[in-house]
Amino acid sequence: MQKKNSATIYDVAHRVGVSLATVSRVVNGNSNVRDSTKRKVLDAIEELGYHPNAVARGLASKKTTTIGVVMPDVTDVYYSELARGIDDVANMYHYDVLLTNTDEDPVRETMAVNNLASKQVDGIIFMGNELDHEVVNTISGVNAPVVLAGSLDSDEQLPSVNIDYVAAIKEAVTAVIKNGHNRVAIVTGPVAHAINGMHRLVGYKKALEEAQIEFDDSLLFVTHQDYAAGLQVAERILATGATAVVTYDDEIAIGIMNYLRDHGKKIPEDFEIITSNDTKFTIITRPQVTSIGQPKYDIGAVAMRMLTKLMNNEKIELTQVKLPHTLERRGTTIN
Amino acid sequence: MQKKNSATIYDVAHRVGVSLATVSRVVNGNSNVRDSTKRKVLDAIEELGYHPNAVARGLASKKTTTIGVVMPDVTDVYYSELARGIDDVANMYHYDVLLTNTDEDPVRETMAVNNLASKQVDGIIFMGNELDHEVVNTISGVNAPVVLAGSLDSDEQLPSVNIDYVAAIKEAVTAVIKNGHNRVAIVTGPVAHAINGMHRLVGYKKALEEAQIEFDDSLLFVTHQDYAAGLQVAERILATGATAVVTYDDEIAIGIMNYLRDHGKKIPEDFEIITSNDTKFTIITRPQVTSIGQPKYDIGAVAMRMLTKLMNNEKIELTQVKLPHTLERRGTTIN
DNA sequence: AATAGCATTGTAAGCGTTTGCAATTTGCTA
DNA sequence: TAGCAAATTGCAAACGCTTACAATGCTATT
Repeated sequence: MQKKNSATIYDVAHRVGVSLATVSRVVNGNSNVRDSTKRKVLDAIEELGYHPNAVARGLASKKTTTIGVVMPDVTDVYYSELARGIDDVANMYHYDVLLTNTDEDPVRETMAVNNLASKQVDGIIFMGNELDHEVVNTISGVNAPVVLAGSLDSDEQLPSVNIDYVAAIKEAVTAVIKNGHNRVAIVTGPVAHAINGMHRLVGYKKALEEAQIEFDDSLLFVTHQDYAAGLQVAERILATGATAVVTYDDEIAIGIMNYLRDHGKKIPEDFEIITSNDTKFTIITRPQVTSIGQPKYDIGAVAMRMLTKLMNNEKIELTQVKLPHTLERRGTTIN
Repeated sequence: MQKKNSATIYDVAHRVGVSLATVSRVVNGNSNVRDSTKRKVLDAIEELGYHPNAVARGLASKKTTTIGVVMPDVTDVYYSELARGIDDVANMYHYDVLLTNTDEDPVRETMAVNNLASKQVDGIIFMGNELDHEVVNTISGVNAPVVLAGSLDSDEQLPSVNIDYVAAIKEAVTAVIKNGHNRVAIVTGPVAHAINGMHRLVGYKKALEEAQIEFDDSLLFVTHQDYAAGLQVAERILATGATAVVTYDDEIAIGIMNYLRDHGKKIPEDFEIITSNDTKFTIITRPQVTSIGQPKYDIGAVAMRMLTKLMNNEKIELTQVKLPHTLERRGTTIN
């Protein structure tokens, strides 16, 4: 049980008989301080159990060594993987992370961003599909660099790290088409969101086009992302005569799979499924779920790395980073 | 795009022609300010786009309205559920959350706590099984209240919120015993950790004792918590002749289940499985996994609520909270 | 109309650091 | 040993806000 009222920089300065400035310098490993005095200061710090007050530091230096992370939901395995990547490199660069859940609510998203700004964070990583004008506006108005992770604004003007969604979805769809399916359903989030309407759906259509299959919008399903949604949409998908589906969320995919199997369908013989996030969920089920492979951890890590550069005023060569994706072929597709 | 160099309280005061104190008062919704001046101040704030600088506020008031959360891994579904509960009630009380991952490494845990202290957080929620003396020491040395969530120190001196692990495990074990098993394996984490050695294992032994079954330590398995561990330990469990298992982690349980099924065992007819965390994992598999039901979100929420009281110097009647648990009977047990 | 007493507002001293600039030392050179 | 540049240090002003305490403005009472 250490003493409660912790020592200040003044105490150690006084103890050693030097000025505040000197102590500050050694604490910051800064500039040139004679070795002998540095040692004395260090000793005093040790003895007094001095710990710099980060708040005071922040006020004086205008740097908080804290970044903000705004995300839909920590509980979502996809985003939490990104968060982990972010956190690890944040720590690597000695930043702390202020975390905010928004549930994709634009109101809460703008509130979160504003709140982080008032907390004087040095930078922000933003995750969330719904980047409407309001949100983009407040983001660009903030006096700190922001980078999007696993997210896109429609104008693609904000720095971001993603995979190439149109290519990825196109590959997935093409894969099932090659396996002989010509009625393949797709389930995404609201088409109004850029990531859906301008990327996933585009990839889907490109694959169809390349296979000379006409787009049938009855095969497009929009749901929110959870297991129950998968269970529910499955029946409707079946009704369309589709024999394969590409989903944007693993829980949905598994919901579909379980529903179909419960209704006598054999997976993958009768019906193929490909999902997008490659979370742990896809591994623990039987059969395991074929998925687009995303470097989730890396998306977070790279985004954070990019943010450090931005915070450091370094020039960024490329602000729209696309990380490589794969197609993890598993049990819900023939091959 | 708002102006970059944001207005300060001084600007507002100057604009309206009042003192800093007055502006501060209206910003803090504080004490008595004449309605007319309040309105003028509010208008000026609006026009100038003034946002209080939380850092300066923190320095002056010695309150940061920020709490620290230290947890093993955001990516872990169990803990992220707790985190969500914490975050929600934190927001409800207008606290922000500084998140730190420790991977259960005591060194990182103490570093995290110290770091949070230097950031002047108003309180800390700590999660992690390994509460060794070092960690407990630095925790109690910190100048801010700390409460454990889903975690226990061996002396149970730190405020905490949990379920009654011994009762819960005892029920689970008893359940399979009642289903006719007399060789039931148990897999936990390191027995040196209080939560395992002093709770889970005790519950297990109590169940055996009540059923007059002798404890056989070859039925005790210690693993870390992931799917691969489950896959690996399954074979060893089988070798002991056990016909049922109670695990402390859902991924392990599913690993065991998948291994056994791949090796011709019928679940639950040939082998019963009960796990402990009742995460989404237990729902999406077929069969679904029987589990102890934990109010994970609530554990986090209640812990955070408790912390607000502590930060507010309110007296706490009960510091060792045990929330009710259930037994969610699903497909990996006969009933 | 004077005054007690409350409501409202202002003053100014912190809060614990950082940091530009000035002052002092030190080490060398000649 | 004087003289000068470089290396160390100290000074003191910020940083943007909170908050005792003091000062002033009111109201109502007599």
